[in-house]
Amino acid sequence: MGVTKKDFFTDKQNTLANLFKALGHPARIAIIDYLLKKQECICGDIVDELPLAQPTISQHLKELKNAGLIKGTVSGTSVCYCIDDRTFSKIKEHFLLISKKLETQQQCC
Amino acid sequence: MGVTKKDFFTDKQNTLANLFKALGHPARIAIIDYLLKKQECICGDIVDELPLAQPTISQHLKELKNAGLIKGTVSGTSVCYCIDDRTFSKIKEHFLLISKKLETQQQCC
DNA sequence: TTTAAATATCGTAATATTGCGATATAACAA
DNA sequence: TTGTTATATCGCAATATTACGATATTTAAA
Repeated sequence: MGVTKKDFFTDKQNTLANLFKALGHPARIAIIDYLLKKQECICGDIVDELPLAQPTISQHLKELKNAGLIKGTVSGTSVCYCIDDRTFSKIKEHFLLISKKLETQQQCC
Repeated sequence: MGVTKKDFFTDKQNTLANLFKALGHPARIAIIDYLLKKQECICGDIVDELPLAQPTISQHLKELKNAGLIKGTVSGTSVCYCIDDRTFSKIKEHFLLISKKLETQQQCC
């Protein structure tokens, strides 16, 4: 069908899946990399950086923003984007917890 | 087009994107959750746990395995799956590095 | 050897994503 | 007001993902 049975899963599972889905494209990883290096950017900066058209970049930025991974504030005719550190902090905590759980397990295979 | 321009991006960016894409589905998050709780499982365990048909679960397990997030070893007529802790460790380090970078930045928006 | 089980693969339908040209929108400048 | 700049949205084509029934494969049991 191609339709995900979201209703069955917990809110936390759906939220995490949405975050990872947003990170699941190399262009969006590259945008995050750029923001980590430059601290902030406008859409045009990424258009100059990546081999993708302006509407495509705008769409990727929108997905990152919808997922809560970046924030954008209008500044004149352009929009200033930067990383939302709170979301990345939550993801970090998630993987720290997983690592802690894995420490108490031995690998089966 | 729907085709990703993978060639432009770095190997690291593509690898990370693939990992996150594999984690970008609630069923696969649920499978990881299950493995964290039970340590190991066979395909049938997940079929009993989630409201998805056996071929669908098998496909999700395959994607997690291809991404390197889980390992599977044949054991008689079934396959024993467990988390590949090395991959999760790398992801954890990735987010720890991001957090460290973000500490030295102030939020722009 | 036949049967049962567990899983994988194939084929396909429904849906989602990706990318971009064309165009809309919004703020500033001349 | 008119033009310019920066971004967003629309609409569409190409491709990818999701889900599952049917079936193949593989191993163990009877």
